[in-house]
Order: sequence, then structure tokens, then C-alpha cells
Amino acid sequence: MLKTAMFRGLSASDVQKIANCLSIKKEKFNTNETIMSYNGNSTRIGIVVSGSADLVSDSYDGSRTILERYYENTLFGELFAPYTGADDPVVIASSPCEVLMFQSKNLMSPCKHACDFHDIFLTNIIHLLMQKTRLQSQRIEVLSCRSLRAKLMRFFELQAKDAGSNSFILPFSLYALADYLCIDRCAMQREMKKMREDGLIASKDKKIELL
Amino acid sequence: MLKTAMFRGLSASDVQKIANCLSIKKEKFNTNETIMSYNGNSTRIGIVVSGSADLVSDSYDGSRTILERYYENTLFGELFAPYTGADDPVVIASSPCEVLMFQSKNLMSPCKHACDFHDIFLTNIIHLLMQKTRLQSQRIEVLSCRSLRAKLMRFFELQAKDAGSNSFILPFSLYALADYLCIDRCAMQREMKKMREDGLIASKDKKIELL
DNA sequence: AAAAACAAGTTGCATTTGCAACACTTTTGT
DNA sequence: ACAAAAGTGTTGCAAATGCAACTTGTTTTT
Repeated sequence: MLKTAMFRGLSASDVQKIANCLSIKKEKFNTNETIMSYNGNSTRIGIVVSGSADLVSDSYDGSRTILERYYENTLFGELFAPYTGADDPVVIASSPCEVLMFQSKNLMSPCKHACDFHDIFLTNIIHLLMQKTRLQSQRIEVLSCRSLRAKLMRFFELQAKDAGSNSFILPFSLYALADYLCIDRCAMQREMKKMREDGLIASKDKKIELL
Repeated sequence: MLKTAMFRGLSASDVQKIANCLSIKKEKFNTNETIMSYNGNSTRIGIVVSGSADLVSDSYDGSRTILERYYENTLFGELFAPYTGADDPVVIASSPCEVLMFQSKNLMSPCKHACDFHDIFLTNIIHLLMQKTRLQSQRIEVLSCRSLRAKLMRFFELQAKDAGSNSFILPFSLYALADYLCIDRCAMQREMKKMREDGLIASKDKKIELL
């Protein structure tokens, strides 16, 4: 049925039992479709199976902040991120994507007939949560840099590490990158220009190379 | 033996079994003592039982960044936060504190004699991890604000919410607050002065009131 | 095939912020 | 009890950054 890290090490029949037990539903979304709204009392948990999604918050002044970015096997839901701003953050598909969704209470108090595979499933969930905290830590690491240049360099270094190469393609547009780094796009591109002039990077459109 | 959310719902004897199974050790630290260094290959996991600790990164130029702040029942360890900067981040007690520590591999592949209480324990760990992601999300929410004033207001609002009152005492010094918000302390205090003048807040030392 | 929407790139100018250098008070250590 | 260290509060000035207003090129829509 469903190939995802959440079910790693479990047989098809075990997966089926768990899916029934937790009332897991699979849903598909197109780019820019709304997947979930964090309206203050949502208790659903989602996991991205394929594609990607962003948690975004739009301000009245038109600026958009990407609060979190969800890739394959990322857990998401308001329980993980109870933002308190005036505006309700929204999870939006940033590419066509499939997600599994279930109610958190089913995870927290699983059915009584505790079976062997429950341990495996819970351990899988722990792995995914640890992965999530790692990604959040990376985000914090980048945002904690004091200057535009430092933010960009830290982000580029992480991307290069993921790509296993000094050159890579940005995973989003320069507009979205500025939103992700919480900086002004024009200022960002000005700084990238300086970094090119200083011989730190080579870049053209979304292609970046660390020198 | 050990009162912590990690063992919620478990009998003393079950706790003892789990503590043996995972080789959990309890340690005490005084303020400013180093609890753990994230040196690139640390696989220990800690949990704060009492007191608090900070994950800090000191730059060559003398500035210190508080990457994360660990309160009671917060899980920590390099596995959760594989920072890649040149400097090794270090976990330091910010007040006298007690922590439990164990090797992560023991969590991920618990002993073979799978007992009832394993489910409870794993569910507790999941709760703690979710709590951790919530705190990280708050941090990201604050850091994603574009101006000093917005950062301060968002942080103050979160503190007021926690305190259940419009007035509260800051959980750390103004130096540390500036580090936590990743901004210059002097600029921060200048902005707080303006906020006082604008009638947004009243503040004196570490006491803040939202108006 | 034209029009519209989106993305990348650039620059001047005003504002915000960081840095440095202070004074003053409170806490800590011996 | 005294000295040292840490914390709070302030300000001028320089540098970094945001904002607004553009141009150009590339997709997407009609």
C-alpha cells in the first residue's frame, strides 16, 4: 500500500492493521493547493510521502514567510508548531505531493491489542521525529547567522553537503530562498553579487558553486 | 529513582528495568559546567531532569550564539542537532542541573525481551520529541521576524502566554536574550527603549509588561 | 501569437542595525 | 570588606539592510 519510512520493517499485513488502527488516509495535492490550515485546534498529523510542502504565513502587508519546509518523510501538523501570530499559517503543496494523514490521538493511545509491530512502528515514528528536529536545527542554525552573507554561506554549505558536491541547484526560486532566510530578496541578490565579486561563489539563476 | 516525563506511567520496577536496558546514567552539573560537546560523533542522548542548559556556539570573534535552550524534560544530543559550523557547539548548564544520559543505539534497538512497558516508554519519548519540535518551532517563529521590534514582541508574547499574564520576568539576562534573538544587545536595548516610549511595553531590568 | 504572470538582476536612498565606547549598579569571589 | 566580574543603560557613527522602482528574460495563459 504505502512506501514510507513510517512503515519501514513492517509487513504489508501489519501496515494494513496499523493503517486501520490509526485511520490513516492518503491524499494527493497539486502545487499551491492547501493541505492543512493551522487554525488553532487542528489535531491531525500528516506525513509527506512524495513531493514537498511549505508551512507559510502571509502577512497583511503582502510579505510571505516560509516557516517550515516539508520534504519526503517529514511529519507535520499544528501539534508540532503551534504558531501564535495573528495570521493562521497554512501548509501548501510546493510541488505535486502525496500525504498520509491521521488523528494524533490514535498515535498517542494505540489500540489495546498491543502487537509486536507496535514497537517497530513507534520506533519508526521516533526516527522521523528525530529527523524533523535535525531539519529544524539546521533552519535555526541558518537563521541564527548575523549577516546576510553568513546566512547565505551557511545555507549553501548545507546544500553542498546534501548534494555531495560544491555545485548544486537551489531547491527553490530566489524569491522563495529570500523568504526562507527571512531577508529581502533584492538585498540578498546584491549580497550574492558581492560574493561573486569576492570569489566566494559562482552563481547563475538557481545554480550555485562554492569556490 | 527518577521523576521525569520520560518514565510517566511506569512503575518503579519497570523504570529500573528500562534504566538497566538503556544504561541510563544520572549526572549533576553546576552553572557554566560543560555537559556535552557536539564534536561530530557524539551519539549520547541526554534529557534535562531539573535546571536548564544552553547549546552555545562561540565564534572566534568572541560573540556567542545560543543555538538552543534546554529546559526540564527536553531531550538533547548531537543526533538532534548536527551543526556544521567550524566551531564545536557545547551544551552548558545555565543553572545547576541534573540530566539523564544514555546511548542512542540502546533506544533504537531496545532489548529483545519486549515487554508491555516498552510501548509506554516509546510513547513517552514521542511526546518529548513532539514537545521539542514545538519549542524549536517557537524559536523559528521568533527568528523569522524581520525587525528587532517584531522579534522582541513575538518573544514577549510567547513569554506572556507561558506566564499566563501580561507581566513576567525574563528567563535570562539581557545579554543572553540578545544572543537568543541573534541580535546586538545595545541595539536591542535601544529598541526596547523606543518600545517603552511608544507605549508598547513597560520594562525595568528583567521585568517586562505588555501594555 | 500576443498578453500576462513570474523570475532574475540592478541601483539609489532611507532606515535599521551593529559596533565601540562609555557610565552606573548589582552580584560574585576571596 | 573589598575587588573583580557581570549586568543594565546610553549614544554617536558607520555599515548593513530593506524598500521602491526599474529592466530584462522566461514561462504560462488566453
